Parts: sequence; structure tokens; C-alpha cells
Amino acid sequence: MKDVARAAGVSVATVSYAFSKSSKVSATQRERIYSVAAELGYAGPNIAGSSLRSGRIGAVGVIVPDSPVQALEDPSVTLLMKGIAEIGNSADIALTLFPASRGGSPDSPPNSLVLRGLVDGVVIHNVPDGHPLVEAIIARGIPAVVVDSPRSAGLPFVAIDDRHGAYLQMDHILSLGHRRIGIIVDKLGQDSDCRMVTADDVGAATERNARERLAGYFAAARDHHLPVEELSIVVAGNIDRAAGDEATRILLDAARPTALVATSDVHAVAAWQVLRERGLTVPDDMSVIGFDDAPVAELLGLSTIHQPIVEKGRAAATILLDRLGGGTRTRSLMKTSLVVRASTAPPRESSTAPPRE
Amino acid sequence: MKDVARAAGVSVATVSYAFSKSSKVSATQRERIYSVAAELGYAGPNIAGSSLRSGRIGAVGVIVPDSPVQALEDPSVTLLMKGIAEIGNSADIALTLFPASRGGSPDSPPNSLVLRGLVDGVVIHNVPDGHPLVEAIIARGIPAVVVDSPRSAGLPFVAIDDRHGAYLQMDHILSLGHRRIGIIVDKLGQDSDCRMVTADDVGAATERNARERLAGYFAAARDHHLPVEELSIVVAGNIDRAAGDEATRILLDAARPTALVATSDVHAVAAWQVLRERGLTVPDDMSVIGFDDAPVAELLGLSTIHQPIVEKGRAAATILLDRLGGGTRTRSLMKTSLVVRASTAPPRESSTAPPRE
DNA sequence: CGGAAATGGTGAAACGATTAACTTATGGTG
DNA sequence: CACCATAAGTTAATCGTTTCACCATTTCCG
Repeated sequence: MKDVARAAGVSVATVSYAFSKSSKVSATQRERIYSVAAELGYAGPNIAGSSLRSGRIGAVGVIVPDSPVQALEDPSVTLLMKGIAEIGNSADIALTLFPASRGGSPDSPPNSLVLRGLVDGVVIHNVPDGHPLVEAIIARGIPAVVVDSPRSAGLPFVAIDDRHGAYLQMDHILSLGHRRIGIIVDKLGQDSDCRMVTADDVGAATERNARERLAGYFAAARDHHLPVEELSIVVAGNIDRAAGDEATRILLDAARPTALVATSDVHAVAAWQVLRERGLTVPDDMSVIGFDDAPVAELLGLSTIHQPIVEKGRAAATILLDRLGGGTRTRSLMKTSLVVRASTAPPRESSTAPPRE
Repeated sequence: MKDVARAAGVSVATVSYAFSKSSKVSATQRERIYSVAAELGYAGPNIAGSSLRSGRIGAVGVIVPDSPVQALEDPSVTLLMKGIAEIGNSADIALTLFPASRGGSPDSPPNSLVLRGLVDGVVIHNVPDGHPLVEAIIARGIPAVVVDSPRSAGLPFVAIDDRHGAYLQMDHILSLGHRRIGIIVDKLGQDSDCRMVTADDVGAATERNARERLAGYFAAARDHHLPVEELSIVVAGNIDRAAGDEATRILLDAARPTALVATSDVHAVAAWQVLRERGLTVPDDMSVIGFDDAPVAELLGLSTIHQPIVEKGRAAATILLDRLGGGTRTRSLMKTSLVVRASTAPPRESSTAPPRE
């Protein structure tokens, strides 16, 4: 910038004002400075210097559970990012991806890059209550918007009514006449074990999502006079195909449901594949319903609960940018709806599932 | 850092050395400093200050064509990011997403954030030859690795043999006996028009990918004694469902192929959907083959060309980090292979397609 | 025409860290 | 014991901007 200033015959202050489009410098002068800069191959104020002085860096982050490695396989994450990127893009703000964990080494505090100011603010997606990183973000007052969870933290949030969505989902299955129902829930807490659980275990879930959705399932069951103890519940542990596969196998080995209800389309799709492998037809032998309405749901004809993921991203980014600008927007609630496709149907007369293979 | 130094009774230099794990400070001292820092809620050196002085910022970027908005819908982009994130994550380096365009306003140079140092280096994905941003990156000597295109720039790259992959794809279709073949190519140049093109138009393509793959198609056609003029070629313009839909419609309205060959699974899937809408069955009425082997291909049973996208990301990140560390690694070539699933079959005897609807 | 307000610009002090060069202790060695 | 390498710190210069406080002009208005 010093060089540009010298070449343009002005002070560095003027160049700085020119690039920040301040009215302190005339339009003609500004143009002149721009062309000098272009000639010298100066691309604009160095981010580090600028950020050091101004405190702004021009990037926002999205924090995803565990590692980006897994998150990028989950369409509900990439679509959320898409929504955030849409808004960020038009505001000339870059999008940076962070893992929530890295709690490993005691040397480096968890996920220091966020705390150390690599971004101006963050969208926190689906991170469990009380996560140390979230606590640290709150403690430092880093602008943040929470998507899905933990709603409790006093941070602005955008969310859906998970309980209601889940209710719709289970209600659909029960209304079709199913009574032997398997539930695949993504994860209850920090651990990523894949195992059967009872309705009682569920109360201890630290994941708000899971708690709410299960509450919705139970409410629907009660309304249809189905004792919640009769629901077979398996927790997958991770939101990916492999976990969905395993959860489905565990569930099918332990029970003989006529319908499968999953808290994620990823798991519903995995379940569908496993059923196919075992020679069971959807929806004739078994109904399957997912949650999210990921693009793949439409392709496969999976019944599911629609939630506007991209819009959630847009809303989160809008709130975040508002906050960065000193605003005080605080929340945004989205609607869910039932989408019935080809994967759900009434149970067959002979309600005993056919032999395997 | 000054406060931490004071509280620990050492100089700021010592604190800095402690955080950079230099041997200039003893292990016990380092531990003491860490605990003082933790007490004071100091999360580590501020990125802006650190970067200003050291020139390193601890983030790498990925540049995607046009806007992240569209890119995040393309699984081959998100899977690439996944691969990059895997490597970056273990090196404690964040991943930032950039659009390649923003060439709009003459005020702000295109995509200044990269040039202005928001990242230490970039992975450039699928950006056309001679793009001004790429030129600027080369001119400034910003460490970069190119994935897929433009291989010409003298930058290190990771790629597949596009021509060979395309050859495999077309050869499969031709070997099944198809002679009336439609091709959906993603994009030839900067514009995102959706239109039919001739084999001659194709020579002018600025997208290396498209050029190479079409060359592969033509080579296979020649080897099977099918004149390239008989291929119906439509360019989609964008890599998303909508563009795939439109391209398919245009193609079907203009020709009556028995097989559809797409340069992307996204388009192949879109085509499949359109065929279904028109009452055509895959592969009975028409064969469809894609490229990439995105996760959805397996789900739907789409025949396709497999390429190791996540590995490409890993390779790109590895090369980039090596470069950032002063290394000189330069390239990595990946293999492709044909994956035959349920969407391709020999053409039917009555090779005239049934009436629409 | 005098003074106030607007316009366009400059000087210089931060911002928070890194690191070369220097200074002390502390042992080890011939 | 004198000498020197090594370990463990410290000092101070520097990275590139932003922005507050000032300073000239020019314009406007009663």
C-alpha cells in the first residue's frame, strides 16, 4: 500500500480510504488510485494487516460436529453450507469450515482457529449442548448463530420444530396401520456407538435433536394408543451410510418391524439398501420413512419429512451478518411438512415378515 | 499475549516461543505458560497478528467455478472438499471456500480475498483455462494445486485420464450395440447456455475436461466405426439437476437415441428422472451412463465411470501442504474404471423409442 | 464580505505477534 | 581452571492497515 501511495503521489491513508470506499477521497482520485494499484499488481489491502487493525477479517465459519470429513458426506450439512454461502457470497464474505472436536491434545485448546480469530463469526451446526468449543465461543462473545442445537445457550438460532416434524412422521406410519415399528435415531450423545436402546435410555440424551424427535415419536405413539415400550429403537451413532447399515442390521436382528422410521434420510436410505440385500421389498414388506428431504429422497421415492435446509442456511447467515453489523436479530423458525412418496404403505395382511434371503 | 507474559512473569517473546513449541523454552515453562493462558482465557496467538508477522495464516482455500452456491450441490465438489479436509484437519489447517467468478464489479478485483491473503494456498477445482483469478494466482506465486483443469498452467495438479475414462464409458455403450447415442456434456466454456452442439463446435471448448472427454467419446466412436457426426451432443451449461433436466429435454426433442452418455452423474440422474416422467424405462427403453460414481449412482444403480474423488482431494491437499512447507511435489494421476450397474443394457430389438407419455 | 460548514487530504499511533541478534547461566572438557 | 558450547530467555524491529485528530481549501449563506 505504501508503494501504491508513493506511485499515486498520495499518503497511505488516502489509499486506505480509497479502498474502503470512504467519502474522504474523491471519486476521480479513487479511480486513479485503483488504476495505479492494478498496474503495480496490488490486489487490495492485505487481510492480515487490515484485520489486525480493524478487527474484521471477512470470513465466517461453520462448525460441524466431529470432523468436516464426515460432515461433508451429509447432504443436510452441504445444503446448509450452500445457504450460508449464498448470503456470504453476496456480502463478499468467505466461508470456512471447522471441526467441532479436536479436543484431543491438551496442548492446543480445542479448535483454536475459531477462537484465535480466523473468522468474524460462526454458524454452529448440530453441536451437542455444553460442547467446550461452544462454551468458549459464548464466553468470548464471538458472534454466533446456532442451527438445530443447542438452543439453550442464549445464542440466536434457527431451527425447525423437531418434535412436530417427528410427530408428523410417526403419525403417518401409525395412520397407515403399522404397530410394529423400528426407529433409527442418529445419535443420543457424544459417543458414536451403534446399539439398541430403550425408551428409558432416551431421557438421558444430550443431543437436543434426538430428544425432541423421540418425544415427537412417543407423543404420536400415545395418541395412537401404542405403548412406547413396543417401539424398537436403535441408535446409529454417526450420520453416514455405514452407521445406517449397521443400525438397520442390529434392528432387524432384534425385532421384526413392519415399518422403519429414521431421523435422517441418510439412515433411511441405508436401511432401504439393507432391506433390498435381505430380499425385502419397500414398501410391500416394510415401509421406510426418513427425515430431511435430502435430494436423494426425491430420486429414490423415499417418504420423508421436508425441512428447508438451504433456507436454514440463508437464515443463519442473515442473522449472523446482521449481528456482525451490530444488529440484534435473534431467531428464525422454519416449518416442516410430510412428503409422502413410494416408500410407505399399509402393512401387509400377513404381518409376519417373510423369511430372510 | 502481553497479559499472559506479564501474568507468567516472562517476556512476550517467551510466550510466543512457548506457543510455537520452540525448543527455546523449557517444557516446564511451557506448561506453566499454557496454564496461565488457560486461566486468562487466552486461546492462542491471534491469527491476524501472527499472520501479519509470519506470513502464514493457517488456512487453505478451494476455488470452485462460479459460486459455492452451485458447487455445493455437486457431490464431486463436496467429496473433493472432504478429501482436502481430511488432510487439512490433521494438519490443523482450516478449509475456506471461494467462488472463482465475482468478475463483476471493476472496483473490486476478482476474488480479492484469495489474493489478499485470506489463505496460504489454494486448490483450484475445475476452473477454465486462462481464468483471470488463476492468472493472478500464478503471477503472485500463491501456492496452488489444480484439480482437473487447467493442466496447462505450470501448476502442480492432480487429475484423472479424462479421455480414457470417457473412452471406457462410450466403449461400454457401443459394445452393447447402441448406435444412436446422445451425449450430455457439462460445459464447454464460460457461458452456461443449454443447447445442442455439433462435433465441430466442440473443438473450441475452453474447458479442458470437456475437450478431453469428448475426444475420448470420439475415439471410441471411431474405433466402433460410428461416424462422430451421428452423435447427438447437448451441452448443459451448469452442473446441477435443473441444467440436466433441460439438456435432456432438448436432446430428446431433437433426437431419438437409445443410449444417453453424460459427463456427470448429476446429469445422468437428471436424465433418468426426465425419462421416467416421459414414461420411458431405463435400461429397457434407453440406457443411461454417468461419470464420477457419486454416492447416488450406487443407490440408483446407475452405470458410471468411477473416479476416486475423495482421494483426489487428499492428493491435492498433500501436494499443497508439501508446497507450503517448501516441497516440490508436482502431480498425481488417478485411475478411472467402468462400473456397470442396472442402467445400461443392449438396445431393444424395435429400436424405435415408444411414443411419449 | 466574514465566518461556518463541507470537502479532500495528511501524520502517526496503534493492532498482536514473530524472530534475528544478543545476553546470561550452566555444565562439560582438555 | 579457563574456555566454550548449550540452554533458556530477553530486546526491539517489523509486518500492513486503519482511523482519530488535524489541517488546508473551497463553497455557501445571510
